[in-house]
Formats: sequence, structure tokens, C-alpha cells
Amino acid sequence: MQEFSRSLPMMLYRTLDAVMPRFRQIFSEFGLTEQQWRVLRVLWQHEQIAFRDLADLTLIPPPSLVGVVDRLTRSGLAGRRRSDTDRRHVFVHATGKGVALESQVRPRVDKAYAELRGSVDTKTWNALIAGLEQISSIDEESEGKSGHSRAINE
Amino acid sequence: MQEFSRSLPMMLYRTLDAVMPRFRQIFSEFGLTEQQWRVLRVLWQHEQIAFRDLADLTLIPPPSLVGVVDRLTRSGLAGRRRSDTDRRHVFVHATGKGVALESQVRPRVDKAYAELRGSVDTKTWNALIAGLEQISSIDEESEGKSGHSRAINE
DNA sequence: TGTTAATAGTTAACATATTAACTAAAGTGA
DNA sequence: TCACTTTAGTTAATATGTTAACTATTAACA
Repeated sequence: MQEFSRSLPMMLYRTLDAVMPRFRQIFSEFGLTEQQWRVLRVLWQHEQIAFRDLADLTLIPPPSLVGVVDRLTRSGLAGRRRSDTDRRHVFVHATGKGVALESQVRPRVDKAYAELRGSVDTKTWNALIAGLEQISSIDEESEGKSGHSRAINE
Repeated sequence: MQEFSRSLPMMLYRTLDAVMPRFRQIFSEFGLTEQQWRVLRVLWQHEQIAFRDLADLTLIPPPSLVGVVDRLTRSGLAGRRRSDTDRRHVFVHATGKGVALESQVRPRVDKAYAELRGSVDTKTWNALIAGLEQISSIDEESEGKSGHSRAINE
């Protein structure tokens, strides 16, 4: 049992369970879900971004992202635009309201993240990030699951 | 952007995205979902286990676990029993069919896990697990979110 | 140029996550 | 013993994850 409990997947899930609640608490104060935050977090740094690239950067699978963007649109925080050159492409962008939200939410989230970061010594933290980096890039090209290798800008 | 992409939560999600598909592939070959596997994985080591303890060990939130156990029951792999001493408690157990499944699935999963484990050097792996261990136990008692501290046996 | 293959986004079907509320059963104390 | 509180499991409402299929559009090519 110990073995299962300490397996990498279970440790990853357990860590997320320990870390995310504090952030979700903040998101909810602004009427945002975790995924909506992730989308906005990316939109704040791109005038507009292709749907697929947005999915890659947020790690939200396309089918789920459709709904997330729909709800952000209903909330007046984001919008869609069809590409003129290739009408298959859809570009997503933040509205004025969506952009304005950054100065309200970011400070809170950044602070919480800093506290989290501060609760662990630098050496352990760096080793952790390095380990995650290494494992997450193992089958970067072998599989084709979600290992997209497309351009990220425009 | 780099910053967000390399944040701890995003790295955790990215790692899970890289690691889990290979296991889900195996689960699906036996008609199991990831969560159903987790439940069975625990049931294989307990004659019976209290619902809440099962939720804790599988990291599946109780409301979700209700459905998972329901579906395992329909599949004839698990079952429920009401406690006689305290009728609020429900004990979950694996059926003969559920128990029999272990010898079919475990080898496949264990092999995949061994390959994953083997793809990273021991030092990096240990540092990774240690880091996850440390962070996941930060607010072990401060919060009361999902930080249950009940007995695990019976 | 008409046909076929590939892409981008979406829809569909089902399972799970998240949070709040709710029910039944014990436990507590006046 | 009765009202109040706590506990265990469940239900409800909404959002998301997962996989497959589907539509529109574009690219490739005989």
C-alpha cells in the first residue's frame, strides 16, 4: 500500500491537492474558475492567440477549452475572432474588462505563489522543478498524445 | 509567459499529462477508468474498507467516489456493505471478479511503471519524490480542506 | 480541376472534480 | 428523553477531462 501511495502519479495528485485550494480560493473571489484563470493568464500576454496555441499553453484540452472560452465570453472577459486568411482558425482575445481584471487578481495570486515558494528551501524547490521538467519531456516526441510542437506566437 | 509555464502547478499538470496516458491505455484495455483502477488497487489490499478511508487512499473526493463505486458495482467488480454497529458507515469490498482482475492488470501496470521509473536516473527521481513529499505535507494540519487525519485501517 | 487527405475547431457521450446542501444515524447535554 | 450537534454518505448543480466522431476549410495531387 505504501508503494501505491508513494507512486509518482499519486504524489503528483497529492501535491496538487495540497497546493491548488489556496489559489482556487482567490479565483473564486473574482468569479473565476481555475481554467478560466489559466486562459486569462495567457491572454494577458497575447493580443490574440490561436485556439490551439491557447490549448497548448493552458494545458486545457481543446474540447474543454471550447466551454471555458464560451463562459469567459458570456462573462464579457474574452472573445473569439475568425481568421480571414484561414477561416478554420479562431483567435481568442481578452476584452477590456478581461484585461482590467489582471491588476486585481494577479497581485493576490502572485503573493500566494510567493508564499508557497517561500515555504520550501531553494535547493529542494529547484530539484523538484528540474525533476518535473525532465519527466514531462520524456516522450516529448515519441508519442503524439498532447505533444504539440507548433509555433506559439500567432 | 515562461514564468507561468514553469510554475509549480503547470509543471505538475504537464508531468501528469506526460505520464498518465500510457497507464490509461492499459486501464482501458480492461474496461477500467483511472479512478476505477485506483479504487481496485486499494481494495486488493483490504478485505473491506470504510468509504471515507477509501476516498483518502485513492485521493478521490467522496462525491466522485460515490459514482466510481456505483459503476464498479454495476460491472460486478465491487460492492457495498452497511456497517451493523454504525449504520452511517459503508464498507466497500472487491468481488471475486474484482479480485481476479488483479493478476491480469497489475503486471501490465507494474511493468509500465518500472519503465517509467527506469527512464530517469535514481538521484533525480528520489529528489523529485522527496520534493513532492515535502510540498504535499506543508499544510497537513493547518488547513482542513482534504487533510484528513483519520485511521486508515478499518 | 475534381478528389482525397489533412487541419482546426466543435459536438457528443460519458466520467470525474468542486462546492454546497441534504438525509440518516449517532453522539451530547440539559 | 428531547433538542442540538456532529458525522458519513449521498445528491445536486455546474465545470472540466477524456475519447471519438463530425463539420468546415484548406492543402495535396493525380
